Amino acid sequence: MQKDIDSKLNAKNIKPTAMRQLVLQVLTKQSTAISLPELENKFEKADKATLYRTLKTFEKNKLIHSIDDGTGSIKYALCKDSCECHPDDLHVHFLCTHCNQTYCLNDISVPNINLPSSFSLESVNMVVKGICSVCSK
Amino acid sequence: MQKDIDSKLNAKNIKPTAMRQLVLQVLTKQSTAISLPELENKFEKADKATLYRTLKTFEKNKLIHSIDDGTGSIKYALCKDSCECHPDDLHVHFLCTHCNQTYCLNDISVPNINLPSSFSLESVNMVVKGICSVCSK
DNA sequence: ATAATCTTTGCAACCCAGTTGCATGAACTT
DNA sequence: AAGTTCATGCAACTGGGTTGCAAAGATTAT
Repeated sequence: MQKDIDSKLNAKNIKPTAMRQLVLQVLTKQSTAISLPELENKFEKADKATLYRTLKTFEKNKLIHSIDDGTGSIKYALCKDSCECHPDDLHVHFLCTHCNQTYCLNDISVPNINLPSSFSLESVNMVVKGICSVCSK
Repeated sequence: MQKDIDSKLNAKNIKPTAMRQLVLQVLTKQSTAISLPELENKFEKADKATLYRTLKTFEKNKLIHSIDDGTGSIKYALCKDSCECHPDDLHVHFLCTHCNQTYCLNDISVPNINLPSSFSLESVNMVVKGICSVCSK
């Protein structure tokens, strides 16, 4: 368990400090993406700036990816092991307008778009809004 | 010209005040989407709150639609006359990472997504990032 | 082991887009 | 003309994100 955490960090060349272990633990437990303010609430006492920088480090090293779901706060979720965050790796995200949870639809990759000529593509953000399976019961 | 502005406002049941005429004029001239701070800069002296509420009114009455392109400020662009902002009306947006302009790709509608069972769809936000035709010259 | 260096953390302060309360002013109703 | 409704302008606040800086911890060289 703890070993898993450390090896994941090592695999992405991130020094396994106590803080980072804790944050990764939280992220691993999560089934949905989490925002910085939400992450803050998971800890009794934790510094926003430290958590912020931890997430940034994770993102830079492609351990997590960020999702702008339009709620006003950026959310983060673990990348798949193989993920390089290239356009080909991109999947669709789903925001439930009822519970405000954001899901990675890992199995649904972002469809191809034929851009007008002389527009070049770097990345795509695709967020579907609706009601999730939990809330639609 | 001025007649056009007023009839557009009337068509969407928006009382044509001086402020609203001015804002709609700016929006009409724009070929790309514009944010509240950007809109502010188009005027010598204008109140942020008033512009904010003007945009909200326009949006509520489906004269404009909002785009969250991930830059941190929401942008607004005119709707097509027939637009009802339903999922079927949705088009792809393009953010140029060089000039920071956001384009409505009106001709490119958002592709259909097959959501997992018991997920329901309300709307979709799809933003493609890359280099626009102006900047790629 | 000790000193020098680099990295991480914690606190505070700041930035900025968005938003709201409230009082004034304009337009419309009776 | 008085009363009502709606729009505007100012100020203040919120909240997420971000940065500066100094202390604490880890790493490397001496």
